[in-house]
Amino acid sequence: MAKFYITTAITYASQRPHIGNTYEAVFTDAVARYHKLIGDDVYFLTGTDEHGEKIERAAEKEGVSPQDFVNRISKELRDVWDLCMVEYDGFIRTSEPRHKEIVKRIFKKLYDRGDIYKSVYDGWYCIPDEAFHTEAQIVKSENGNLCPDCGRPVEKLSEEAYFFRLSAYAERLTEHIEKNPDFIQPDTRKNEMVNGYIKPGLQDFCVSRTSFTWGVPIESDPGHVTYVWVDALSNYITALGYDAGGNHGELFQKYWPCDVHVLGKDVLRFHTLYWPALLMALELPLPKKVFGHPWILTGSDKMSKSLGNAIYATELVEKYGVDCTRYYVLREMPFARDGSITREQFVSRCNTDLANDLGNLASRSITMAEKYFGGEVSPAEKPQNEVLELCAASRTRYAEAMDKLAMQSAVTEAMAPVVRANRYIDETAPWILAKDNEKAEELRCVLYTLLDTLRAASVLLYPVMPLACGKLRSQLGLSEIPVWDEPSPKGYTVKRGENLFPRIVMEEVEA
RNA sequence: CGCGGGGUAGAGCAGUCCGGUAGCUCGUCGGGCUCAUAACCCGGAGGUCAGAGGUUCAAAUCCUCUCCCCGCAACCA
Repeated sequence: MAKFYITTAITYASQRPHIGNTYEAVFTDAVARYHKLIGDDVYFLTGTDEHGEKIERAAEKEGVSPQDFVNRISKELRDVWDLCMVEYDGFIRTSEPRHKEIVKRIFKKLYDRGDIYKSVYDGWYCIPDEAFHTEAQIVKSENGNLCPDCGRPVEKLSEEAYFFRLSAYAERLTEHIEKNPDFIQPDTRKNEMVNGYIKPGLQDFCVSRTSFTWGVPIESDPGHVTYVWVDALSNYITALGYDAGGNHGELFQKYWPCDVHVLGKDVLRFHTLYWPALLMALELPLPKKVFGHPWILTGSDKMSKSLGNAIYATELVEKYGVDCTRYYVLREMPFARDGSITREQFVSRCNTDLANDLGNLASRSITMAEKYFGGEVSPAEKPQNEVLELCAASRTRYAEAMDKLAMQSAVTEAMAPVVRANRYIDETAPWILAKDNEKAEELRCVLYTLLDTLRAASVLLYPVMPLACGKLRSQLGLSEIPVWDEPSPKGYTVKRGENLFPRIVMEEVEA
């Protein structure tokens, strides 16, 4: 039994999570569930990033304290995770004392070692917004330099700040990335990191701010608070009980280094350059893999609140159920390229794969088992045929895909025997066999094949759709929670229940 | 010459590394079946593989150039 530590990025607690944020959590959950299924000792961490200027200002706008504000958002997020059956083992909030205390110590340790130093941060400041912007962010126009948020003029300002000596780690980072081809996934992203950032020369990054106060204070220098990087990234170790002094908690000793960090492609840079460098400075082993997943687009547009095209998981789950929602994002999102969601695509995918293929296969197989054998299907000998061979082959390919985090391929593999089994019914025509008493054993073998295919699918699809697969397994007379090496039973005692995946009729749902 | 991804049937994609009759899903048209959630199964139609040139017996695939779309461009949560 191997240990397996997997994380999502912590979600910034400034607004309610949309389907894009939820995708990351569901994806990670499915991988974690797969590893639990194969018997690994899994720890799945997720959480909320709760500091920073944006939150400070959002709270002020609402007239509440930043703490009250993030309490609400963080709770809202956990409700969404629960709704989507995201079964995490740990949840970290960066405003928790256990986290803030260790962040202070990490900062001090890095400062004492000389990895953090004090300097001056030059930036463009928007007075009405009270916000700093970088040279690259500001909008240049005939009227001078303008704020990218509000379009008003910005002024050049300098503030004292602390920096992390990232430049000192360039060589070690390059070496690590080259020696560990799986460290950054997908590969195309790796090239981006190396060619786009390391080769041109890494610059030290700013780890403190004085322009806001909602953050972890730097004790040796009042007025300074820790800026995002050291604070947020270190969640992956503070949540396990890392202690800068070396007296680490049990979880840390057991689970670090992380096996996979799952995060959006936009923050990949921080997790493949900043985070490893911070860990090197702390003399800790690096995570084994960092996976930058693609974005979910609404049709062909970027999903955003301001465009008004954001789709929320809560709405999808309420209308179509948790299984359809999880299935859609896991089946439809490619490995490396951005995927998309529209209501039409969603309904079509769920109806075709879940209602027509899987749900209908269960329905017709179980109904026939009841009709022809009163629900008891125990052949004298376990049949061997092409369909059951495909089940075994798919299982192997599914596992290979899962190991590579190729979720779309894994789900497709899991569904392959289901598609084959529907054809098998036509080939064997059980309703004809049923008319001939001498063919009873043959019929029993056909039905056993169908039921065993459903069982095999219920195992592979369990990480994707835990609720529906549990129900399917009940109908098959099996325990709701499967194990990976589950043997095919001698026979099945089935009982038909409600349709697992009712067809979605657009008009009804919209009405 | 900033970096990267992409342009293949009405739609969405695979195939490109390791050249050899262009494939999948949805849609569409026709047929079959009746166990099933008007589901399932079989077959047909539909593509000058962005364009031009080159290498080759043979190019979606290799080389060169051109056009178009989309991300990212440094302290953005």
